[in-house]
Amino acid sequence: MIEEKGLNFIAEIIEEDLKNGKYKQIITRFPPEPNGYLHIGHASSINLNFGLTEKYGGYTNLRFDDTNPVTEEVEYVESIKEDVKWLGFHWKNELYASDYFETLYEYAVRLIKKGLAYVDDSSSEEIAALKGTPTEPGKNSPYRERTIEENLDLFERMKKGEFGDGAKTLRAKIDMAHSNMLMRDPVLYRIKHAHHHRTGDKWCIYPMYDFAHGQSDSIENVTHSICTLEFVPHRELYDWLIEKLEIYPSRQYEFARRNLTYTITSKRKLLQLVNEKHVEGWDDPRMTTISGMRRRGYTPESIRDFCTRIGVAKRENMVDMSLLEFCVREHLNKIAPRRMAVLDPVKLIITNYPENQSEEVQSENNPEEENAGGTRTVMFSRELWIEREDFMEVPAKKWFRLAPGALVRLKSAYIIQCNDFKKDGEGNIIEVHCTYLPESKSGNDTSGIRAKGTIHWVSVSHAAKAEVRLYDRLFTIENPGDEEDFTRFINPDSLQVIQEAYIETALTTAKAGDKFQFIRKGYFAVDKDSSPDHLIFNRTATLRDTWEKESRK
RNA sequence: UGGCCUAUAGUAUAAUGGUAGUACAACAGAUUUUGGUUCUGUCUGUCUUGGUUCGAAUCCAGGUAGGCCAACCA
Repeated sequence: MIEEKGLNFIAEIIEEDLKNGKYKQIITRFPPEPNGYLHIGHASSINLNFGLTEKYGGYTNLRFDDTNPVTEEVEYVESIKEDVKWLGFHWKNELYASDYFETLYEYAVRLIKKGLAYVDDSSSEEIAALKGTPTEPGKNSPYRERTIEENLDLFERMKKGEFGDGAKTLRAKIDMAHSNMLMRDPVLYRIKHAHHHRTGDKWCIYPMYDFAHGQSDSIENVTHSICTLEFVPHRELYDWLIEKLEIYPSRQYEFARRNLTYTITSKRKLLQLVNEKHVEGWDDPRMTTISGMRRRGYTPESIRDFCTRIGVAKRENMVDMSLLEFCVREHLNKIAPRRMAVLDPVKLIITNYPENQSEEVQSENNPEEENAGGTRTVMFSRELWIEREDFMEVPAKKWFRLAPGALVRLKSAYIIQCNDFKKDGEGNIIEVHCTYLPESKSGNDTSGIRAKGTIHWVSVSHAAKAEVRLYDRLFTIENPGDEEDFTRFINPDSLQVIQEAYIETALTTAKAGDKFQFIRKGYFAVDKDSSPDHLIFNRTATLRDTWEKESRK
């Protein structure tokens, strides 16, 4: 596991706050907007927010930032809850910004009464035009100097639904020449006659992010409100609103969102992949959504380990996908039972093994566990399926699998020697003929012979069939998120379906979510659509393959 | 070109004024009934120029590079 020392900068701030008595306990929140599924980037934020309160004492709320009814749906709320739970975290309270609409409205009235907010009749175009640019100051709205009474009256009528969408907004009265664009009289409330997933049609005015998020933090007494770097400029407004409203002073801290190579972590772009059917859905195993990774066979432990390893900082970053793969392999190596499956079969005939005979061999379930996790029985017979790539008519350098004359160990069974092979009219190998050494049986080997290579196999007469889906990275370039038309870089080979692979008997009772290592082929998980009649395995990750590297030389 | 944020091996992250470390990746070797796992070793780094200091990755100033900000999105 990872070393304890070397706190990230947020943990340092918290330790300092705790040490000097600023807080007795810390409260954080994970604040997703329910407008999409959670992805690996969110996992990082979840791991941070929940991890901090687990470590330092306190709690974390799950708060849905549901202030824009147009894009938010109950389906997303449900998926988010499921994903957070699956990752293994427990929130103290399930909350919604929409729970605070009444309070938020009162806060707005409070601001108006202080002369710090006004109703603006300008259109969004007019507001944008008067906003100025980063290098030029903005200009005051012609409605900026309305009286408090008039503002109060207008705001109440906005709430009552007297005006159409976009006709008016409530704006904070700060400074149109401020160097921070967000302080140039930001919009606090807008009119949207839209149905909200929780409040229904009760409201037709909705608070903007800046007038909901910090206030919700404050209402919940959140001590450390952790968000990503793009919200740094918002912090000034966050603090301004808390100060003027005279409410509990939550503090915002920002860290850099994590970027991963060969994938995208933008809800908008993920949604596009779903809508344009480049993938099967939000939980397509090629998606780096939490639900996609779950379906792919990732474990929550491996995702949490990954998040902890990549850490927290404020600089731009691009994390190597190989680290994620390392984390999942490391965990699966410890927990996944070993099984044999042949994905691209070629028939192997043991010419000196009696026809119609079969026997049981014992194979270890997991050499990484104490006592090898026990053994299982595998049926052995005269005809076996082996992997096409495990035979070479003309062996390469350093090749130590099957080739004419070569000796090889059949995993958990006998040593065999290749004597012959058959080809079809097109030159494809269709049969490999071998003889076996009867005294070389695993666990009982008196042959004194050592075979350099070991290959996996499945008995033809005992094999079951299964569909196997081989997944590869979804994109062909490291940073598809940088590309305007990122769909052009979708990997055409990101999914390869094997309709009929041969699997050993022990695999036939596998249920959705079960994880295995197919010896020498990789880690596989049973798909949610799998059934006893039609088993489906998803490849989670390949094994490290040093031969593949060697062969490329 | 105004404001803000950031800069340590290929990648990510430590070192909090005192020996630049860890992980992944890469490479080499040992072990292995998975070319897996495990073990050993190797390679590669403080953006730049000054300043403060006995001593600077760390503090200060200038420069350079990258990022963010002009939705009635979050």
